[in-house]
Amino acid sequence: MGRSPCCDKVGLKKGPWTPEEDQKLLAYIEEHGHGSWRALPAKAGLERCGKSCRLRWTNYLRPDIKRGKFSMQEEQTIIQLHALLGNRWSAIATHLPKRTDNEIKNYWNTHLKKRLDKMGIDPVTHKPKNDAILSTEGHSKSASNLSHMAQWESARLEAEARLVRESKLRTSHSSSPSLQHSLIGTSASSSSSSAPLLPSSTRSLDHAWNNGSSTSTVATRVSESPTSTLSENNAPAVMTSVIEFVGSSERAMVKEEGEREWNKGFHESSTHLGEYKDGMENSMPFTSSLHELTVTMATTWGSGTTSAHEHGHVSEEGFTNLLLNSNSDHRSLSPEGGGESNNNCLGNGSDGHNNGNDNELYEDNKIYWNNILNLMNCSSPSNSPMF
DNA sequence: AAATCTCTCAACCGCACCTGT
DNA sequence: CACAGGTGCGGTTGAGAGATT
Repeated sequence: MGRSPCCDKVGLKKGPWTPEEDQKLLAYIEEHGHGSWRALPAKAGLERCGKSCRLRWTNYLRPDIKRGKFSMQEEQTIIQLHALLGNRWSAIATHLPKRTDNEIKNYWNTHLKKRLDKMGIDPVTHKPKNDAILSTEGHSKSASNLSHMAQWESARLEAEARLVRESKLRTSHSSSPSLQHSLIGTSASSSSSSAPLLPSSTRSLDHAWNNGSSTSTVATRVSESPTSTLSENNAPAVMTSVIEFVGSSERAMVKEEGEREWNKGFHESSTHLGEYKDGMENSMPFTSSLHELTVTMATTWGSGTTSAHEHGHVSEEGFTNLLLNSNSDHRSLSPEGGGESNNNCLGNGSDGHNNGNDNELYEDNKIYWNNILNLMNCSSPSNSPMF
């Protein structure tokens, strides 16, 4: 028994919007807010279905949309977040101000995916294609650990994305009285008071973190989600650092000028990462939610809970140490130090099961995650009330 | 100059989730 | 608790623009 269509399709116009239609829609929303999308077309005098109106508004007419070419910074953001989140375009979009999920999705499909592919990086897993077998066999343990991190982080980001969406709505609510009606219609239902906004999934997540159990609601929720791209088997974020790989021109065989620029951008980004790292050490505790996340993760994973990490370093070192440890490998966080440096262990937590490749992998992963951390701290919408 | 191919991106579709009743 | 309506999300499509032959 299928759902009834969102609107009666008979007689409704489809296809490209005309300037007149845009004008009608804009005028109506500016004056009344969108309210119920389903009811909007009739009220606005449009022969469109509500869904079409919503799409036109969110992807094109909204005043806070930035159009045009993506900057290198934005490209990096997309790639790194894609590595972490998979095809969760809306979540990715929350970290790219003024870009729509549709635009990001299109840009990924038409540009970035091809570019990565061309460079020998699997755009799905974000790892070098020829490393596939290696990582599935040789690094299964570490992959499993980091995959778990990816799941948690993914869940957190998903929740944060909701927060961002809703807080954006609330912001524009207060700044744009004309949109009041619509905003009430869309967000008030989930935030009925002035208390910190905690969408259901966020609450679950919060609960999960606090419980310190990997079998929490959120973990279940995330892994069960049919749309989740971060299952144990395919979590892309666990893979070898894209940055390191991209930096290796011998392997990547980058020829095009644009790609060289791109690589340069990555390198610069890594340099900034080093600065960021230093800054962090000098100014701890920093206030980002990511930091809070890592602290929580450290508490969770380092406390000997049942978190299924009896194997590997994470449970011994904690995520915080993995990412932020400022021991002697500090220099390895600089681009030069990178993944190919001195096989110094991540720490004393080494259980002796590692070989040099493991260490390299961890270095790579550390840089990768640090870069994402950096990214999130720069672009994260904010003092998330998450934790 | 015309035909064909390739690329881009706005828009559509269907499914899943959320919320109110 | 179950159901139904509304909304959001991600995958896909197709028209138009630009590039190539």
